[in-house]
Amino acid sequence: MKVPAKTVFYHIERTIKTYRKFSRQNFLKVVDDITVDQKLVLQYLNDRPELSQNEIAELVFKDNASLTRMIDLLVRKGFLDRSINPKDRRRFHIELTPKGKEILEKLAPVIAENRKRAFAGISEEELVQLEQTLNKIVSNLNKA
Amino acid sequence: MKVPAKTVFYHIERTIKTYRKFSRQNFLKVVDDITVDQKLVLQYLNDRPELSQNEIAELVFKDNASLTRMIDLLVRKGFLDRSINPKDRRRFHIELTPKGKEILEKLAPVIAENRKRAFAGISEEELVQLEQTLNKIVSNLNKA
DNA sequence: CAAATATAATTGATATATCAAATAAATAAA
DNA sequence: TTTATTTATTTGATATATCAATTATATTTG
Repeated sequence: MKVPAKTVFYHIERTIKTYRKFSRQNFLKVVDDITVDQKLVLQYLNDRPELSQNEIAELVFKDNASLTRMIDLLVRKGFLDRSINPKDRRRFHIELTPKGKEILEKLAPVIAENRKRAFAGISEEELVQLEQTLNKIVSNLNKA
Repeated sequence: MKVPAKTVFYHIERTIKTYRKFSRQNFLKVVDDITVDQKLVLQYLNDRPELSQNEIAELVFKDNASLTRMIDLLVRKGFLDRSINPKDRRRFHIELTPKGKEILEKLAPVIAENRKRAFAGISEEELVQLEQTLNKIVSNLNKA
């Protein structure tokens, strides 16, 4: 029997790209001027304001440099406020503006609906299995 | 029981990013000056030279605009030749240079090894299951 | 404490992502 | 066959990805 191994990453890539496009379109029905990744960064900053930019970057699988620029933009757009952190002047204190919090509220039901749509007809066991297989792959790759 | 649904895309994203980084590093041991995506485009152009840029773009989940720029760069780097296609002057005839073919040959064993590493200890059934679940998600999302 | 080292974030350069608009050539319709 | 429409690709603008180098502040060492 043939192993479909050569195309597994193709399927993973396709899934993530399809979901991004789907999310983006649904976001646009409710708000404009925000991307899926920007929303994710806002969400982390909202839920865990103690995180440094580097820590957030790691959580969203981005480079520090990218995070710096995303945060710049989110500040320019009025979603975030950035001020000096007196405890450690290398870091910043970053928090959501009311506009930032508002957009998260507007998007919350959209995200929930997106996930519901994505996983319709897929059992919990199947999702757990998916996650476990992905974790195996990641841990294989991290075994230097 | 808790559904881990809220983090499934996190895991998918993490897997693809981890694999990209892993591949990039292994590519660099053998060749330089080529990225994972550039290699993928070269591979398609090599295997199916009749494909248009738009068709390739779709296969690699990229925008036409991105493909144009990637191909420009691959031509500049000497991996591709681009000439006018007399059958349809809107399209181009694109083919690999000897240098382009050579780099694919050098990378072939690296790709094979990457996949072997990624899927070590994962059964065929499990990979088939992974693919099926991902396909369900994609088809859910495409159901307008 | 002063010097060396480490950490957090930024900047620069180049490539890619995304969307909209523009070209150019091919095909269909009047 | 002229006009309208479609198709293939490119270009422009802005944002993000990646890597290397830099800046500023903290921490560790001698």
